[in-house]
Amino acid sequence: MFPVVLPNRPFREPAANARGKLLEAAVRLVRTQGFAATSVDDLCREAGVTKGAFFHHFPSKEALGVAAADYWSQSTGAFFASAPYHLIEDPVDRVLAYIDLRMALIGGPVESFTCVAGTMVQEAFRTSAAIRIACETSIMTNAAALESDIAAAMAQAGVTGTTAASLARHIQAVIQGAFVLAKTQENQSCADLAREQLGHLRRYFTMLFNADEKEAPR
Amino acid sequence: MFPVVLPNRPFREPAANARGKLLEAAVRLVRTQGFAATSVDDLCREAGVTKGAFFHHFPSKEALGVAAADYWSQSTGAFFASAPYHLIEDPVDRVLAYIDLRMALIGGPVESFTCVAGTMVQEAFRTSAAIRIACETSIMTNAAALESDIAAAMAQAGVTGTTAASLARHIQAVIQGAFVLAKTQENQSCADLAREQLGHLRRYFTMLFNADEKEAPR
DNA sequence: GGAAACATACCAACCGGTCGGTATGGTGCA
DNA sequence: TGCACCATACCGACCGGTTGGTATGTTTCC
Repeated sequence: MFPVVLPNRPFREPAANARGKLLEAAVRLVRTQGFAATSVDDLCREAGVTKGAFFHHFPSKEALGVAAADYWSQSTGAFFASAPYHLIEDPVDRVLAYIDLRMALIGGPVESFTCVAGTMVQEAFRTSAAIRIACETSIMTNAAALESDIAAAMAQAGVTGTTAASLARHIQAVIQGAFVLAKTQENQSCADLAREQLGHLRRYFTMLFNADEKEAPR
Repeated sequence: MFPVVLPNRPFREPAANARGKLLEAAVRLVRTQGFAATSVDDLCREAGVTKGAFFHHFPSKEALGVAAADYWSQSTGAFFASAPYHLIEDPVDRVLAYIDLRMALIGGPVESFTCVAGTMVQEAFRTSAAIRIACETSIMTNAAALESDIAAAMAQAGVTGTTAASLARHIQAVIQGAFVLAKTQENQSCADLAREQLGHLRRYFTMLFNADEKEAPR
């Protein structure tokens, strides 16, 4: 149905300059260790650059965190914006296809499919307002991109009692929760547990959007 | 319906000895700063004990993390086990009442209602297997405590296509995801956003358990 | 040549953890 | 009763290494 999307395969081109290498290193290290446990030296080593390069491009470690969240937001946003599921005509199917796509992206080691923003905001929400806001923007922008499809699906199915924005946020919440639960597992089970959660999300949406069909012929 | 459960009010007695004080300090600091960003000195200052006391009771910071997860698991487990919602006869209502209770516990600053295990596992899943397992136990034990109620509700409503264990895990996933999203918000909105997610979870369960009534008279 | 893009060397503060020592209270025995 | 003995609880100075960050080159490219 879709071109195969390999999980764990980064969909970003290798960065040439130090700034890009540091952002890529930040994505990898934050995903595996978290932000606080990742030192500037770690980042430089992983990126293959020196500390001078780091502080040339970023005034502080916190600024790197903000930039990493923005970088993450932009690259994932572009990926989902260009995903072919948008071509599906029926809005309900389109929303479900988004969930299926998120499910297909889950695989391999847990740090290969988890979310940088979700990981970072857990640690930094109180210590760094800048990072918190950058993560908020990342997650909420991701949610907002789904609103129009969800609104169309709701209108078609006659769903009431909630809003498209709220449902879009819930998708993000379930995804983030799936990642947290996945991190409690040993290697092999991570992806299964995460996919299970998206399965329930899919079922919720299926029931919501089919409520019309089930209740109409009474 | 229930005796009022004040959110943000710890339901644990103040600890007398250094060990207990350190565990309480760990709960507070890990919730607000995360595990890695919390130093041993921070913990000692917050607990009002010295470093000597710390390493008398815990062989390492990692061991404190494990103990904190166990402590968290035990105290929350006891709280939910003794909650009066268990008295409700109808199993479907009982499951929904658990969700309502979780919803009622959300309020005040975000670090007063979030989960220690969920926060800690995000940072430590790769760096410390011991902490990862302690957090897994905490979350999965919490989930397992719901299984019998959910199984009874499923049997009564004739729900198929999933298992009680899977649904119990999903409750935990949505709660964890709600916490992550809440942390992206400024003070006032945190609780609202978290409650919104539990609202969707409640709707999912309501639809699941009423599926019987809707589909039977065809 | 001059600014941007890096590299090297270095710093003070802080990190987790160690260590010698003390205060206290229980136990066994004369 | 009283005292030697000892385990537990706790103290705070201290250690080597690491931290985020800086100051000062050197190279690269327009």
